[in-house]
Amino acid sequence: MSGYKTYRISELIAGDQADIPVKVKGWVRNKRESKNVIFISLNDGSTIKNLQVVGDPQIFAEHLTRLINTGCSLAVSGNLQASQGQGQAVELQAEEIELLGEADPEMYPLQPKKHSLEFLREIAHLRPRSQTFGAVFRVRHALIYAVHTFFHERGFYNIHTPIITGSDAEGAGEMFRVTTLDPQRPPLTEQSEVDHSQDFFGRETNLTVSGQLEAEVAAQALGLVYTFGPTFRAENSNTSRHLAEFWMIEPEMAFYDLNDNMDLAEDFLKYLTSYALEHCQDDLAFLDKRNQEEENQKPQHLRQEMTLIERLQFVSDNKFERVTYTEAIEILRNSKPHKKKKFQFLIEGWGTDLQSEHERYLVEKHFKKPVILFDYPKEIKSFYMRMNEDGKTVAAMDVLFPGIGEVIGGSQREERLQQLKDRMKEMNVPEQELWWYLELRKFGTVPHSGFGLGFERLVQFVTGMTNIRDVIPFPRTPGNAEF
RNA sequence: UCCUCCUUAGCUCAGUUGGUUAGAGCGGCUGACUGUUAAUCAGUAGGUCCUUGGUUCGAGUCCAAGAGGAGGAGCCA
Repeated sequence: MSGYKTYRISELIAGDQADIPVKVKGWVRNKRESKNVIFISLNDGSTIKNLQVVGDPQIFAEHLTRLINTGCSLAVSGNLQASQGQGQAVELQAEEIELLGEADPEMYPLQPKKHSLEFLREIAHLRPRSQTFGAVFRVRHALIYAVHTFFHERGFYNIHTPIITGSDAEGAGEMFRVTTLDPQRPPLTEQSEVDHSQDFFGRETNLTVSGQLEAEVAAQALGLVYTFGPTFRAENSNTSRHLAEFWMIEPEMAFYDLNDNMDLAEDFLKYLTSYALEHCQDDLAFLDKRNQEEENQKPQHLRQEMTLIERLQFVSDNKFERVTYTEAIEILRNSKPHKKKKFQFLIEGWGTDLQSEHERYLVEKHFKKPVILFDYPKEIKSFYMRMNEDGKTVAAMDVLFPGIGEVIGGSQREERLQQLKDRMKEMNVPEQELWWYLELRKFGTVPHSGFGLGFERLVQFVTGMTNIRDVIPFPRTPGNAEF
């Protein structure tokens, strides 16, 4: 049993080591069998590539080889050698095979055939074993690592903001209640309302919809900070771009104005895409091929002009287009689909929010590159965004990507106490709940900026997966929390 | 939440104007095969036609309600 050193498959398939005794452990993807030779494709999750295990049926008991089926787990020891066949540099000549766990082929759903993403969603506990989801989750990990690396290299500090929050004044969407009160018989006040003073925290609490306000606190002490944590929205959104539980990255920078903010956002997205291009080549090559096959199913006019890898290179190599909201409205008014009345929603004039189709036109047809829109009308943006000199617009910005739309939303924050109070009054945000947020403007206030990036949307863009439920291991959507 | 479409074998789907015993491909199983690459060849099993109710001599097919899924919209990240 000794003499075999254990390796992960990623360490072996390059082919720079051969004629050494090795032991590998993994799951069988496929078995091909003839009278004199058995081939097993073994995968251990370390790479999308499989290690080819070659076995001589004479030296293994038939009851063992019968149990080696798609999905079972094995430990295989033997000699790693140059492959006699095409398609791989090295293969493992098996000397010992240990069956760790069987997988009955009559029952195991993940058989070697094409499966739809919808079907794989129904077996979320097994789908990471498929090629597609293995690739997606490895890329997801690489991007997580790249996020931390990017900020660390630039002197940012990671801040853990609370997941349970006391304020519900942010207006970022419906919230999930957090309570330990008996749902059948909660304590009531004299006005027969639920008495939250008897709740665990002595007040009403919710799951966070954003760590921004807490990140602002940290930025005004540590200078440059970022959060990267789970975020919850109880909206009844049923789209390929929304989750009830998702991960958000929110940098917050003291002494940054809106231009500094846009520069950082652009650098960040370029860094992340080029990091993936450099470090996830095998997985991206697979996803690129998958994506092209998917595109070929579509009618010609709906197909993407660029392949996945071309799109990633395009983002990392080209400067994003920056236009004000006001300029964008002008472009849309002069556009062909507007003049020919092809838009489903008319451009109603300055002051209304842009519809998805308008954003898509700007990104995919007009500029044909990522677009940063900035200086939005104050009416359609949040209370904490800094009022511009014109009194009509705020220093907000959105980064729009082809295919997925808004990937980043950010702003320069209102650092002037009186202006902030005025805005809160206008938008009916209760001052007393955010007293601590206002105190930041009372004591040593500074200009500062930040943005939020929906991590899953980024993973969608980088992997080319069209449904957000396929880029997070356990998606939470309305009516679905099975796994 | 709104609009549109879908639900038939383990999976992906076909199923004609409502008419006898519901089909294919993939996957599984059995066998063959001297090196395969989601192998190849031959054979074979496998069905609550989403659920409930209705129309009809007769419903996978038509109608209604419900459940589940997908795409789009709104909300946003």
